[in-house]
Amino acid sequence: MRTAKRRVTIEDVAAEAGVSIATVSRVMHNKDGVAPGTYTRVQAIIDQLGYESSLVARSLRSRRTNVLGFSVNEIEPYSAELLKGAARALHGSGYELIVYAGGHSGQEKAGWERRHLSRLGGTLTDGIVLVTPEVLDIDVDTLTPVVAVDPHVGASSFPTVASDSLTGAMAATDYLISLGHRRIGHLSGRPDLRSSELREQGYRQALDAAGIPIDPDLVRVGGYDPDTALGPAREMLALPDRPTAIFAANDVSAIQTMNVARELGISVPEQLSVVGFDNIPESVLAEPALTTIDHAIQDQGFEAALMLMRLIDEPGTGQTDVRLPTRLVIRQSCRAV
Amino acid sequence: MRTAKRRVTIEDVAAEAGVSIATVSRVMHNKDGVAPGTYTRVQAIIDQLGYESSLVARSLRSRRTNVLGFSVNEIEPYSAELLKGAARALHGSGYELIVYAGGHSGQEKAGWERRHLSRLGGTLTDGIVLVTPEVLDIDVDTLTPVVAVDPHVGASSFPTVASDSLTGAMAATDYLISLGHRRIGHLSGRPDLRSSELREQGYRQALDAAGIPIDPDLVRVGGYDPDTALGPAREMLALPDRPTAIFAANDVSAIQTMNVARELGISVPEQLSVVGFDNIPESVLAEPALTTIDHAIQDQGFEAALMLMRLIDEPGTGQTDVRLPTRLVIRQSCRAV
DNA sequence: GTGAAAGCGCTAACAC
DNA sequence: GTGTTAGCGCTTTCAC
Repeated sequence: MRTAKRRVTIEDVAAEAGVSIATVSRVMHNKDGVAPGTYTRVQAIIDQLGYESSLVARSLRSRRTNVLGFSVNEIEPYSAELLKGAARALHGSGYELIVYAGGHSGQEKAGWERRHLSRLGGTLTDGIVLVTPEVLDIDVDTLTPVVAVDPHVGASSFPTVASDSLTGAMAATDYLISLGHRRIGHLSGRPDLRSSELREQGYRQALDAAGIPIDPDLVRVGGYDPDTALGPAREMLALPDRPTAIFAANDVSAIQTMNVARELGISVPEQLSVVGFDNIPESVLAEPALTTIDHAIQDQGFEAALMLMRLIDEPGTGQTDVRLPTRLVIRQSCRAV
Repeated sequence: MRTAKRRVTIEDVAAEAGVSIATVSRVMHNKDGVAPGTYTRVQAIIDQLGYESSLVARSLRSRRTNVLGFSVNEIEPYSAELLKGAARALHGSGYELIVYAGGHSGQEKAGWERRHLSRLGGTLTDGIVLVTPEVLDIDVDTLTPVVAVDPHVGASSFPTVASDSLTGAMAATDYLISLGHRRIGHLSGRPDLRSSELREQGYRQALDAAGIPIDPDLVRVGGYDPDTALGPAREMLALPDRPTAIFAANDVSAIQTMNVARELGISVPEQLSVVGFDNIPESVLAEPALTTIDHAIQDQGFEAALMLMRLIDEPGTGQTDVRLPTRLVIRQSCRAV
């Protein structure tokens, strides 16, 4: 009967059962080579003391932990969605999930991906899903299996999961064209990110294909952020010959566009059609007049977790990049004015 | 120049710099007692090799890790909301966040709280936020600081954070009464959970106070779950003298109620007012006719993280239980019929 | 100022 | 069958 304020260790169990720690370890892992009598006795003590092996100690010693790591810079709506999807994938797989969210801001922010990978890699988790839009110039060989989600920039050395930005953007623009719109604006994302580039490219290709010339006034950098999107959205809607439809590179800039429209007394969708890429349910559902390119964020998390488990089980599996299909979601139809 | 497929360890740095691992450790932690020249040289090697100390090894050796643990049974909308709130609290605090989601189902499910606590407690994290609606008969003394969120059952030995179910339920019922309703039904939660009990109690108290007798036919166990709520919701709405308003113990049963109403051709809110407790944005936003008792789930996560940090810094702080206020959210007004 | 060495709690050889 | 022991990568006395 311990009373000390320490966690109960394998040694406590061993002492109590009158065996060595090795035997306790064997019992814990159902290894054979333990006499039935001993097994029962040790198991009883384990139950009685409520002993659980320390994940930390165990993972330091042995390669396998049966834990999948999720490394995110911060927990925000996007990563939270990914996590829900990943949780679905892990259900019944025998793996547990550890999410590591480093509180990085400012200077420290740069290179958090590498930091996380170093701090977790090789121990604690059997593999890591890395959620980052940034460049990935990390030496892959030295570390655990890694799957990158949403790597907006460049070609990474890891297998990746992302949505098909190009096709999605084309679908969005095609839809607006099909409604009869001709003056279609685009509020783009961050120019340094690949996803933004692809979405703008999809927009341009769709217009080209329809034979609609592109008005440079109608393509502005929104920056993926509510604050940076506000100005460009205002400029576009204040144009003498303002667009009748806008395709925004993500949901927050789409919502910001609608706010500006409201501000200017332009009604959506009657006088302005807005389509946004991305789909954080809580932000998008709040605007029923918004048409969206559903990004299937949860599916990205699901797919990434699945891919990682495969990678752990068969390390041979080569580089795979998955681009998940997008889906156009119309809730209030918005004919051209 | 290493080429092996191992993570770079403190030993690699020491060898490269021609010092002992102790010195490297000192440099890592900005401890003094290191000659400036040595310091610079070692730091250079650290940067060059991209060395980061292993969280696992470190936490095994030393008490403090500057990591807060979040232990959840599964990542679903509710816990995801909590996490977002917690992330907000950790912002700029110097703490990082580790979420541990054990994939528990069936038999294993029982007692996962204890398992998690044992596996993480004392190592890896400096404290744990435990998210569970179940009973907490865990010996608190042996473990790390713990804050329990949403402990629906009984009095726990930990400080807890939850929303004020009683007051919220009264507000919901009062609101319906103020609309002129007299036949107000209640779809309750799981009878074994304290939150459910409190919400029903709030409902009863509000009716009592208004001098409205309680019709036993109008109080049914919904079980907090879409599947279990379906039947009771149908029964209530199929009653010859059906209620004109329903207070549901959580959002999913509220939404299920609306589905049943739709099925029976009863329009909400014109012919039936529905108020639901809880507030998972994505489920609730999808039903603009639903009035809700906003639960402030993110705030619960925020508060729990804050409380835990305080507990870590001043272990003396005694038992504190926080009940967060709720808020009535009306989006489409629903007068009594 | 720096290094050697003792563990943290555990697993996996290897002995007996 | 069971125990002994050598580490996993790190922090931290304690010598020098």
